[in-house]
Amino acid sequence: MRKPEKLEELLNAAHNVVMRDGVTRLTLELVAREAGVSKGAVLYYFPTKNALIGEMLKTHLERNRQLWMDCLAQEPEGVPGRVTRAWINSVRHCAGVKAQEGAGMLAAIANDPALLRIIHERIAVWKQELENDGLPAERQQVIQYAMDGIKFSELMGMNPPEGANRDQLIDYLLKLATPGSSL
Amino acid sequence: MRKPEKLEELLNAAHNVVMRDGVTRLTLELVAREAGVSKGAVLYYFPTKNALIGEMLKTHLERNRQLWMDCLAQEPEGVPGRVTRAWINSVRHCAGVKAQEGAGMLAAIANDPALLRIIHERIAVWKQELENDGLPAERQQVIQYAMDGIKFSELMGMNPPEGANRDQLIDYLLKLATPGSSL
DNA sequence: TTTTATAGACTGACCGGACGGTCAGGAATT
DNA sequence: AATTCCTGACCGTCCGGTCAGTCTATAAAA
Repeated sequence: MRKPEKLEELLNAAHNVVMRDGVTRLTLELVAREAGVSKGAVLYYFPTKNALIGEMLKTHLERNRQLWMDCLAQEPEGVPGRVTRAWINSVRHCAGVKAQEGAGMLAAIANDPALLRIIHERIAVWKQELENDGLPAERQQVIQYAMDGIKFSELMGMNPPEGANRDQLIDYLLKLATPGSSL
Repeated sequence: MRKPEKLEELLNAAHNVVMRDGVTRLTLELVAREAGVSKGAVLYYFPTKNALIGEMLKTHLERNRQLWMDCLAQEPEGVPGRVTRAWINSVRHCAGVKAQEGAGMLAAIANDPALLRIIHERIAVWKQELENDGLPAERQQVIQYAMDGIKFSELMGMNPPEGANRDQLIDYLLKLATPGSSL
């Protein structure tokens, strides 16, 4: 794999295909056409379709992580639950991008369950970080799975919270992630 | 479609295939082999693969609904949040069956996004019922999405809560769905 | 400066297998 | 005899992947 820019271009094209045509339509042919190259070119950069999807997945996870860390930097130190609050905030900012975000993940699940392991391991680490955040375990869990619920429902377009409703919910979760708050 | 029993047998076989081999391996050929018949037989009962998946989906949703209603019957009347508590309990009882439950749904998503609409509409009704349950809106939402988080994570095997942890979490959510409780 | 060599980037034709679906007809049941 | 249930061979298509070879650009040689 030689040209990083072209590589990104192809990744982007693949992304667009999934978003516009759905996971099932993610074919090398379509990715190629979307990028304005031949199918061979795609295979030149990615030895296999799975490699493409794996890379989509990787960049997706990295972008997520980055956003999270950016939000973490904004959280005042020393207050328990800052990692969790950063996490919540990072999800809030994805509101517009939400569906986009999950392209790689969906593709991975649909195409090769083996790729799921990558997600699995990565997420396990994240959850660990969330758990060692100084919040009461039970509350921590509720917040965590509520966030999962939001993300998953958005990922598959299954009755996700929208607009003001979404904001309200996230505000509430944020409050729950702040010591001294009660329901 | 004539023989209801055979029909169920095929549905069951399809189910097994998804569970054992993954969504991507759900082919008419494999379903047929699993059921000990020819591919033609499957097509005899289901005019198309999508029809099969649609039926899987339908039975899945119906079973879910039934379980929910059973749990609802156990909830004492008059206490706000009973629909929600019944919902939580119904999910608790799926613990062993959890992964199984979602076969149809996964297949639907992976194969034909159009089928997603069926799920979408059905779930919208359910959510409506949960919202008119006499619980404070904010708390109701948190519970709802936390439950979604649990179900989705189990559906895709992505770090779901397990064992005692799962029980604890569900107990806690149950408490949250009971008026007069606080965090 | 012109020519030749070489490696990288990419194309387009092609292959093979998988899979959804069709169909003519056979076996079993009524 | 007729209807229902089912088989097995077959078809067309889609799609991942291969491959021979082309085009471009840069560098080395003349």
